[in-house]
Amino acid sequence: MSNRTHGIEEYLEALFKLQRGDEPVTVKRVADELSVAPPSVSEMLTRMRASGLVEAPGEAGVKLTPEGELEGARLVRRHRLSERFLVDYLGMPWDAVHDEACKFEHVLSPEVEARLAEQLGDPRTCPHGHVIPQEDGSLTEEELRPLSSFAVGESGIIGCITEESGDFLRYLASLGLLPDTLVEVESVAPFGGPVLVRVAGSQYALGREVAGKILVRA
Amino acid sequence: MSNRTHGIEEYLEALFKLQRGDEPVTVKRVADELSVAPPSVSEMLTRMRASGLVEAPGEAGVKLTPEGELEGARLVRRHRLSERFLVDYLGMPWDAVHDEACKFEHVLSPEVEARLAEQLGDPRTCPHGHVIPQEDGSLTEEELRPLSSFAVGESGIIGCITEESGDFLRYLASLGLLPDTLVEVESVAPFGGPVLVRVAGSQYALGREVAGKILVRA
DNA sequence: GCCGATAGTTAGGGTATCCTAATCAGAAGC
DNA sequence: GCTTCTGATTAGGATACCCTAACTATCGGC
Repeated sequence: MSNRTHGIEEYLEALFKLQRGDEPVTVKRVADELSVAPPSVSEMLTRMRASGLVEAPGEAGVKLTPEGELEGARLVRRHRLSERFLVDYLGMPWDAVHDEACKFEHVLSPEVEARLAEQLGDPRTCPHGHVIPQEDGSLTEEELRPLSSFAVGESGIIGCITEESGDFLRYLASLGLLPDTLVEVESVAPFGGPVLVRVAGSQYALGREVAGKILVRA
Repeated sequence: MSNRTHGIEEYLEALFKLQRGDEPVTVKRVADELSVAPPSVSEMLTRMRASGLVEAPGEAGVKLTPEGELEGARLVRRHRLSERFLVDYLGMPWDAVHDEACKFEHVLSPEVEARLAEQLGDPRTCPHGHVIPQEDGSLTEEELRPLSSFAVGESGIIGCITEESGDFLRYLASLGLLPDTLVEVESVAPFGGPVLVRVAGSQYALGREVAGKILVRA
């Protein structure tokens, strides 16, 4: 076996991440996630089913087998460890590391992965706040609520940012909206209008879209 | 452009390394180096000529263009930097890092490469003693002679090991035959027989083959 | 000056991945 | 209930590799 081609790894990771969400995993969503055409996904899923990485088509959309699940988790682990490495050891800016890590995750052997984790002090999260799966694939997610769901007067510590675009991350960083930062909602405009937040003494107006991508510890 | 596929990078690196040697670079030698069939090389060279990485076929065998040369040097640089990283930062054994680095070299962006070099203190050589090319592709090789060419009584400091096989490197390490180690030839058996060397107080008999892969500062 | 070895190329396939265009099937609107 | 929209798949094709088999060309030996 060992049919882990580069392409298959991309799919494993995408499927793993999509399965963590609530909505069912459809061919279309996978295609969007990976920026490929739907037929490419259909085709690849057939191959992955043949390799025992994806369950035979059933009710609830696309689903990884336990083996696929583990592989996906390990890929996500390697991705996030790589991000930590890029930020902590190489001093790269947090908005640049996602794309680099996308390449790193495919070249880390288990040996290197283990040593890297150790050398970094077994970090719990990536620089964007996402929890890093364990070596056995287990992943204990935090209870988080989008900032956009907060009522006036509520506050919390930022847990993670669910968007990897560099522009977006630079914007957040410029406002000091980083993981582990206390943020308080001061007012919420009606009709999907902006949310006024206070962070580190300053006040900023965030679009509802933006606030939705900031997950806060409840 | 930017047609640097994974495959092309392998060829660039192989061509760069072969060109450093004395013998002309032939299709056959490239094929052997990369463990592919000759027609695959012919085909790839055609592609690389079209991309301006390899000179049009002339007299002296296969030859990289200046652009190809630079790319090749950078790949070698990234490979050797990766090896240093794996040994110095992750503490991997020197006999295991070549294969890992073969994967790393393809995923280091110029940004990451620069930071890595800086963080490692701009190392001059890889763990096997090979000089690391500069960012501009320049590479000043040392004057080295194979240990097999030494006469009785001659001695020198080991410069580099020209073989990456893990078994071989473990064997050398077990004898203490590492780069920057003083080695002295105590006797040379005739008819291609073994070479008796003294290193760190101990005496060992090395086959002529083995001695030929240990390059020593003259 | 021919003969076989060696190197290189051409021809013909194969696989993994991508695409677009067309078809099919189920859900949603009126 | 029929139309329409959306999502999934099939069909057909492209690209970047890889391979083996067969042909060509060149070069050393005698």
